[in-house]
Amino acid sequence: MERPGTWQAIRAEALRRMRAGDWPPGERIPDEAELAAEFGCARATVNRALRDLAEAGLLERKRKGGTRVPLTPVRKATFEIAIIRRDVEGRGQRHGYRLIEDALRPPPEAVRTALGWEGGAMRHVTALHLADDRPFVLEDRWLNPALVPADRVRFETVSANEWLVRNIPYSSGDIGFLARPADASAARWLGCDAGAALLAIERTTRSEAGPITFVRLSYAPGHRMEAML
Amino acid sequence: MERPGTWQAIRAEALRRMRAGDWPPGERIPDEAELAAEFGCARATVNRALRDLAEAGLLERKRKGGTRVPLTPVRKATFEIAIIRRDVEGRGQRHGYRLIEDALRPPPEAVRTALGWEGGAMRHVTALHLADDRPFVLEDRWLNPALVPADRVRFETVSANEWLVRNIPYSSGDIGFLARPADASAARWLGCDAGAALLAIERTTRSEAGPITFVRLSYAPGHRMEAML
DNA sequence: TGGCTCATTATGTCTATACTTATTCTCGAG
DNA sequence: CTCGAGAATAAGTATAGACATAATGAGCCA
Repeated sequence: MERPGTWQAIRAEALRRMRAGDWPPGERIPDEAELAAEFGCARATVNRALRDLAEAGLLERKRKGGTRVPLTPVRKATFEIAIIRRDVEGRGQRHGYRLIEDALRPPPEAVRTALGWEGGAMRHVTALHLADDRPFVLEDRWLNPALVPADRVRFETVSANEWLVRNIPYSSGDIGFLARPADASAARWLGCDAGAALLAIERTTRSEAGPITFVRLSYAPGHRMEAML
Repeated sequence: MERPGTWQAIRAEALRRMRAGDWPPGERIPDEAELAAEFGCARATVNRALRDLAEAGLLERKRKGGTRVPLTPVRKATFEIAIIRRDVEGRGQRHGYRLIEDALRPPPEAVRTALGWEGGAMRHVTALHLADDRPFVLEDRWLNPALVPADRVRFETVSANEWLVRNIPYSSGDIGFLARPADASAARWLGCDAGAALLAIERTTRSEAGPITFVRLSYAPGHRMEAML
């Protein structure tokens, strides 16, 4: 347990009151000044605790309106998105990598719209990541050839996944999860039947210099992503 | 843009320096006192900005060790987990609900282990959620009959999803994402072919009084969950 | 009634200061 | 040369006070 008077202790007590029904859903709770007086601490400490709960979706706070327990809380689940090699190694397995294709191709319409790509051909890189020699995830990536030219950046030994994180870090983008049936190519590389249900992550990455990449990571059947609540 | 001297402005400037390469991956950045002097603000303000970046996985901070830019940042993607009705309504569609089954059954082994269930039969509730009269998600739930007795709590009109959020809020649990092929039942209710790839969320919920529920939400084919980076 | 302004209010944020704590570094003993 | 005690360091946190800001609501005027 935390020592009393710390913001963690106040957060825990607030949570307890919500669970116990002292602060029922929909109700407004005492304001920061009152709670600070009750707990015998500074208002900033109460603010820290309640702000933390609000960020997790467990409280709703509005200036002047006060703080209330939401009727239907919108909880937040967070995934840790590491590079694939670290993901595999974090499971205590050996990471393997195999480049399948690296060629210039006209991107499909879905990729064009997702990235807002106006130009012609993009660099299409396909690769397989292995965990203890078994297929783990299929990486299907479209790269802006102006930002990642094929004659200067090679992906034979280092995956595009890893290269991008190291060299074009901290860019913005979207991320989405979906399920898709394995097509012939995915089935072949992942060693499953065509049509098998695959968990996939699609991500677009942009910088100020323009679109960087669209990638779809298709995990081998049975893969499960754990999130923290 | 933020006015200078605010913690958001400092966070933005720190991000800019990382992107620009002023603070390259692996490097240690100036400590809080130095940055506070540079930006002409209090150390607490710098702390707020850097703590925020660290929470997002964009910085690594250690006492005495200082703050450094991670070599391979572990970014965090967060999903908003709302109750299904709100999810549907948030898309501007009409939410529909239909109870399929509500019966006492011995739970399958996977459910027993996920919940740590020692007893016999559990309450098995299956229901379909609709968006504009089209199948949206199939809810397959196992409930602790001691905590949610069938003779007192009915799910004909209010989904278990919603009832639980309102009545047993703020409990702890795990959440995981996976892809699974539609079985005969799922195919029938979701109106898709058997074997179709479904995005599913599995969640276990526990309270101090014991396990509450295990639920698997299987989304209709094509569903995509967007996360925020 | 409708809409405008202005005071009120609770949260949001910043400051200066102090103390705490985890971690690293150093230096001396064995 | 290794190990362990203790010093040094940078982040973590708490505090009192102040001001900023976004809602709300009251009162006024048309």
